[in-house]
Amino acid sequence: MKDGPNIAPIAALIGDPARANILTALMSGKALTATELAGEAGVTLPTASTHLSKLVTGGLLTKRHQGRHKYFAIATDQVAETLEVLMGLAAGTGHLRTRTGPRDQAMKTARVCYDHLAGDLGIHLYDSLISRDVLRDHAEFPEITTTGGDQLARLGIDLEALTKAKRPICRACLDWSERRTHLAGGLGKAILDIVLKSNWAKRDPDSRVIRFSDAGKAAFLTAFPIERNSSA
Amino acid sequence: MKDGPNIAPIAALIGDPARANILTALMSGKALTATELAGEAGVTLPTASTHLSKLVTGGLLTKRHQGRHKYFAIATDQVAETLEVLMGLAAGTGHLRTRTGPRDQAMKTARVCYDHLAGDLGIHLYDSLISRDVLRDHAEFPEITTTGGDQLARLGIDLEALTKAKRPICRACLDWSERRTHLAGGLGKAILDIVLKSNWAKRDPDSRVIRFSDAGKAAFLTAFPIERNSSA
DNA sequence: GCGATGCTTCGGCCATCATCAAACTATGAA
DNA sequence: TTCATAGTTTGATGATGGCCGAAGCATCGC
Repeated sequence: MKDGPNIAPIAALIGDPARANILTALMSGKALTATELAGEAGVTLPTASTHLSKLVTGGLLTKRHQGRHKYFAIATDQVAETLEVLMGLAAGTGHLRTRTGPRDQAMKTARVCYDHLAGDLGIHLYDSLISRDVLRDHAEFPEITTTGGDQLARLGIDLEALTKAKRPICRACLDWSERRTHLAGGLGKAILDIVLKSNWAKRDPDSRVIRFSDAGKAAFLTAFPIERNSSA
Repeated sequence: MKDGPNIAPIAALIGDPARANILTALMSGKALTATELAGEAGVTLPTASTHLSKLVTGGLLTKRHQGRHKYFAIATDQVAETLEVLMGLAAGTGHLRTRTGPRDQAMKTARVCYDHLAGDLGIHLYDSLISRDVLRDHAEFPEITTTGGDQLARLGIDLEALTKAKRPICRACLDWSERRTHLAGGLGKAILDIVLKSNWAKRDPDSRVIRFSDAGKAAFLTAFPIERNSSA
């Protein structure tokens, strides 16, 4: 009768407003302390602490000790992916937190999705890599072509190091704002790192928004053009 | 501060055990009555009724009147997709409902994911269509090639009718058992219909399992071979 | 009309769980 | 050591919400 995974405990874990706020805040990809997360969630420290321990034992978060601070972060890519899909569904059924405003517009243009680039520019990046045959679409996990590997190396990406890591290098991730694919996984993070290191854009400290300067956006579009001459 | 969609209400809706059971039962793709769902959820009819009305107002289910029966079904592909991803996460964090047994083995081999084929054979189908260039991977929404359209027509699939429907024809859907892609959307449903109509397989009435006969499985593999001569 | 079936609503009971204040532990700094 | 900051645990409170029985509608068949 009962078959397949049991989704209720996980969903219930995410379903509490305070915990949902904590998880949403951690979708910024940054690890945050219990005190910071209490502020994000709008509850006192003790309350946040119990929530955090539940999220950790539930496998959604990891805890890292650093002196007297304890940093919490999203546990796995799979958790981040699930949250993103839930955001898509929430957006689709009209459960938006705020009315559209300038912040939302910036979110739509460029934001972090856990640790990689999402939004319009994230989609552009993905389309560029596909159109230039750097990546080849292969179901949920795109593959890097041999010529693509060279191009990525020229950008300063150490593919060998990425290969060694246990997380997938490439993963397709679906935008809640656009319902289109952008690039997640180790490569997605590596490229976002380049964007930030090149000062093309800065992370908004209070949100998941990524703010490109005009010059930075131009440089980004030049580095990742879309080539239309490749055969469909 | 608060940005992006609000996932808490949706997750809370899914997070109740009775409601999760209802949703999981409806992942069979079949529309079920309130009484049937009460049995699936293990609660009395009044309790199920309140749950169902919450799920409908929450946008997760649709209600269809048919005489004095009321049939409930998953509202959209997006809802089905979200549930599937949640199942993947639940499986990954060890929240399995049952220990692996014969039923689970059958589920792994072939099952319905909402209204299309999932499991090992679902993945095989997808790989076959890609390898034979019937479909071309295009992010989350694969495209049917022109030659592929002819081949599908030869199987008796009315692509024009599918095109008219509002739902996407092709959608990539991720398996919780395999973490690989299979085919969802209108085409996925159409092919499953053919499999059932050809008596290659039957649906288990009590679960999401699809049971292939030996001959049926052979016919299925013949109809959807994997060609290895196409260049990677 | 009548009864029967399928579902919804109402009322009240009960358990769970989120919440916070206060006490406690642990780490770091002076 | 002593104080301060970060976090956890405890205990009590309160509210939300699931649950069921009983009553109320609605639809079908006769």
